Amino acid sequence: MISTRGRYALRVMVDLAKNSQNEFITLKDIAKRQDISKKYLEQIIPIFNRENMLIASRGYGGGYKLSKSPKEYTVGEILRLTESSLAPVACLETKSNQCPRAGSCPTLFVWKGLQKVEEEYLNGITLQDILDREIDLSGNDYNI
Amino acid sequence: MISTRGRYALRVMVDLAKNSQNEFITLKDIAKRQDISKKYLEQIIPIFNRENMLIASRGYGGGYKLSKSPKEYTVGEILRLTESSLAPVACLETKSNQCPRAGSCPTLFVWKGLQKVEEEYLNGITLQDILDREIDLSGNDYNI
DNA sequence: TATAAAACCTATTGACAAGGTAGGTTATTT
DNA sequence: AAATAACCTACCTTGTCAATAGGTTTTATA
Repeated sequence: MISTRGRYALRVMVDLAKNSQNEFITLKDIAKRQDISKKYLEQIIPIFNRENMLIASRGYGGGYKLSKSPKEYTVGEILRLTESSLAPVACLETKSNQCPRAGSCPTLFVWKGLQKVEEEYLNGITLQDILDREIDLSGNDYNI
Repeated sequence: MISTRGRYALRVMVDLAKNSQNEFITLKDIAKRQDISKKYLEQIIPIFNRENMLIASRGYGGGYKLSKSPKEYTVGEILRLTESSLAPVACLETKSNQCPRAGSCPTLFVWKGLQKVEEEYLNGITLQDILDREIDLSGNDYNI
C-alpha cells in the first residue's frame, strides 16, 4: 500500500506543476492548500531537491519550483523516491529479503508479474497527464 | 504490500491443488512441506472453508481438499479473502477512509487506475495457471 | 467406548514501521 | 539586523503484522 509519504509527495508535485509559473512556491503555501502538515512535508520534499527534480531557494522569497517540464516527471519515479519500497511482496524488496525457497517457489512469478504491471502503469503517467485530466474533471468525480 | 497471510494462503492453495488427488491433506503436512507455522495457518485456512472453497474434514484421517477444479480459483479471490485490503491507498479502502478532498483530488484517478490494473492482473491468474507454469520452471528460475 | 488425530477458536504478545511532532540550524533577501 | 525560507535530526505515539499459546470440538479407528 502506498503510504502518505508517496501520496503527499505526488500531491505536492502536482501542486507545483499547477501553481508555479517559474516563480518559487513556499512549502507553507502548499501545505495550507493541500492541508498537509508543513513539518511533515519538510522531511519529504528535500528528497526531490537532492535528485535535482526540484530547484529550491532558501530565505526570504524562496521556495520550490520544478526543474523540468511536468511531462518529464512520472508518478513511478516520484513514488520510488518517497516510498520505502514499491515491491508487492517482501521477498522482492531486497536480496537479503529473498526467501530461500525462491528458486523453486511456484508463486514467485505471480508477484514478479504484479510488480511489472504496477511499475509499467505508474511509469506511464506523468504530471502533465494529471494536469490534463484535472481540466476534464473540473468539479466532478463521476467519470472514472 | 501483500502480507504473509495472503502469500501463505496462496501457497497452501497451490499445494492442495498439486498434492490432493481427491483425498484429504492435513495442514500438518502442508505446513511441513511449505515450512510455515501450522498454528499460523490454522487461523488463515478456515476462511476458505467458510466460503466453500475448501472441503474440510475433522478428526482422524481428516484434512482439506479443494471443492472445485484448480482453474476455478483466481489469485485475486484468494487474496481478497485473506488480505485486509487490496486497495493501493488508504483512501480507497473503505467509505469511511475516503478523504474529504476526494471530490476534487487530482491524483485519485491515478490510484483508482492502479487498483484496476492490479485487480485485473490478479483476477486473470488461476491456480491451474500456476500449476502449468510450475512444470515449465521445474528446477530453475531463470525464465522470468 | 476410549483414544488419537484432526480442524477450529480466541486471546495475547513482541517487534516494527507509519505518521507525525519538536526544536533546532543554515541560507538568503529586504 | 531581522525576517523568512529551506533543511536536519531526534523523538514519540499508535496500530498492525506475524506469530505463539492454549484451549475446544469433531471424527475415525482400535
